[in-house]
Amino acid sequence: MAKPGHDPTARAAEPPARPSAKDVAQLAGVSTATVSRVLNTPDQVDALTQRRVREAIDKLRYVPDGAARALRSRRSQMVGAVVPSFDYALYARTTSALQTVLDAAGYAMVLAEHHYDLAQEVRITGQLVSHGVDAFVFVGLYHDPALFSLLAGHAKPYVLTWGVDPMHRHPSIGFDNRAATFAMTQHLIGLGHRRFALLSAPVTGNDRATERGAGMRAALAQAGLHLDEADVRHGPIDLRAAADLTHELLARRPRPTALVATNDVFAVGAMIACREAHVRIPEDISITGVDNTDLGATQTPPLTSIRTPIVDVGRAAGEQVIAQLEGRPGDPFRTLPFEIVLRGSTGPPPSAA
Amino acid sequence: MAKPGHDPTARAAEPPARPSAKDVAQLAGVSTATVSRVLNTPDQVDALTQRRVREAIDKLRYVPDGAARALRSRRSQMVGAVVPSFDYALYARTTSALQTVLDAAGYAMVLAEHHYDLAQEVRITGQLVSHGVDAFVFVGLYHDPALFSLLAGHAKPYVLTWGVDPMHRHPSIGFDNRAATFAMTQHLIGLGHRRFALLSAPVTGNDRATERGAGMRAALAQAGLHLDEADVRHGPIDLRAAADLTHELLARRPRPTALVATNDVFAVGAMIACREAHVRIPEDISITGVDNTDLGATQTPPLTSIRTPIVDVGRAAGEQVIAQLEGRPGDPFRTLPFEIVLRGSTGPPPSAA
DNA sequence: AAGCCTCATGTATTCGATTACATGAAAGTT
DNA sequence: AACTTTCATGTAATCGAATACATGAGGCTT
Repeated sequence: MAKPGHDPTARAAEPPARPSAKDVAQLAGVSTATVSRVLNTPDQVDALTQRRVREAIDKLRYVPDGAARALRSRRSQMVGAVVPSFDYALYARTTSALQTVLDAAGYAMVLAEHHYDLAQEVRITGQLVSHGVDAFVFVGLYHDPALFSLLAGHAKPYVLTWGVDPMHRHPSIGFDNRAATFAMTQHLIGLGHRRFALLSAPVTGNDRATERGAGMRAALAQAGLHLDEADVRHGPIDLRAAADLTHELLARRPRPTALVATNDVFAVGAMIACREAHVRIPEDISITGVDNTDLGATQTPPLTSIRTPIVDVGRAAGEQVIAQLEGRPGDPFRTLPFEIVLRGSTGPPPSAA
Repeated sequence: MAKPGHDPTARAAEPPARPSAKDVAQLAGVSTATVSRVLNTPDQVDALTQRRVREAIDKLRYVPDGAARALRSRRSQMVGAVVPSFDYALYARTTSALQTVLDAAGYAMVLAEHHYDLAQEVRITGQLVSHGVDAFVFVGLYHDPALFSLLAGHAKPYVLTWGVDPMHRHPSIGFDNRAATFAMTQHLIGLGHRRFALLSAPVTGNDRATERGAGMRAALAQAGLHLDEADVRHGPIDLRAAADLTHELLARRPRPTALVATNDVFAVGAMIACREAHVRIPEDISITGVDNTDLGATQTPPLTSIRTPIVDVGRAAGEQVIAQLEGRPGDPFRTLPFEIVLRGSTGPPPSAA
């Protein structure tokens, strides 16, 4: 009868040993099934029994074993957030909002970065799947097809964020990246600018950058203007890299009078280059960003940018993914509003040479 | 013989159904035990058998079930990172480095914020424990005693970061927060400053803020100077809040000529206030930060700050926690170096009135 | 050549909670 | 009063992989 590890004479020496549902059941004088029901479907249990069980739970400081629960019930109460990078503070803020929503609903958030590598994204997602993650939140609309087949193969719900799938094939919550730079470029055209430059992240696999570039080009086209590819630079999201690329753009003749950056980091990198080259902002050149970060807002002059609804995106994504997990409908396609924030980095172009 | 769900006639209609070790075993003509051994202790398996099994794994695209593995082996291969907040970009960078190390070693990172609330920290950690997380990384040295008893009760390894426990009671990897502001303050004293002000995060439960404040006071005391409590302000890590508090400090008479902020966000908030109040930096007042963020480095004038080894801290913490999990020794107490970065926001005080 | 060890592998139990099914008591129906 | 629901609870199978133990083949010792 004395199984190894359950030898009663050794009991005193045993470490506190995490209590199991069996211990709780014993103390409360019920079966483990009832303990489980108290935790998961309380209305199926008599109020009095319920109290006895809860007291036993408190007394033993019982916490159900997540692995056992996950194994049997086929759900782990974990949601994976897969983002390109934390280095860009904005993803961190979306993620933060997401985590708050998930936590409140009893889900844990598992986080991973893929460093803008869509193959890596698939690999990491696979890892999370094998860890039992129930559902996913991704950034952006562009992904490796293998990602979607992986998700479908394991029947994992997911939401894409920071953009809305125009075809409505994938649940997605975000804003219109193209419209944002479109509006910004229109504003610059309205100020009188005709010579534009574009500073952007690499567009391959990055729909945000792609759409933001496209929005600018569309606004220019509408005004009968053309963007020369020689006035476009792509680079990593990094201040120094952006500054170096900007020096190349500043060397163009005639010099662009408006520089549209696809996010605030590029825009501030451009401002650094202008300071280095003694090009005045906004007298000589106007600079605009996207995402309205503190980084941009505190520059001298402060950066004109676009307030993107990143916190709301995170919150809505969390709600959506929970709705899917719990079988509620929810609204899988939401386009949230953005807003241009005009500040000192933009103005009319230098009066014609 | 035909168990429900295994009815052979229904097989064709079944969804792809995630393959289990049993399927792999069958295909490779071995037992599930051998499949498990191929994955976990390959040297116990004949090379030829191993190849057969690996081929079956690839063919079926078998991925072991994390929950089952966790249940049986008592380890989930998940590490929890519990940070105060993502809004302060620096924690995100440490976390990013941590995640990279963990990922490379096959661990997943589960992330949670506690918003500077140590009771919340305990609660969240408990949630992660119940999700089966194997080990933890925390930020800071100050924690609720309940946190440590929780960790001890479940025998979970952990590392504290962003500071080193002077008593060596808890594994910790970081740098000397007190020495950082000590050195910075000495520098300001050397420039001739005598009237100081301090802008800090609330110190309760925050050892980084506490130590950074203490370092400044120690340097002043050594120089025979005293910091009046009326020249100290505490507030949330937020640019606007810091600016508002700075206005109060700027109204003091005689006005402080040096403002030490316990991090770059406070320092930049102070710069904003100075701009609003037309107080010149550094002619009228010198301002210093800590953590050397892009935010500070790109201000006009650029912020003097301290480059803290946050990325190395994340990496080292990851290595340490993995070492503990895998029973290797590692070095549980590491103090990494910081470095003062002098920039334009500091200078001699205005010549005596 | 008998005996022993090592290596590769299979058999069967186990981890802890969930849940389909069974049971019995109480309440409602006609 | 016999019959059917409903409700509260217990019994026992189950999820998928890890692993203690058992087994048998081949090699080595003397």
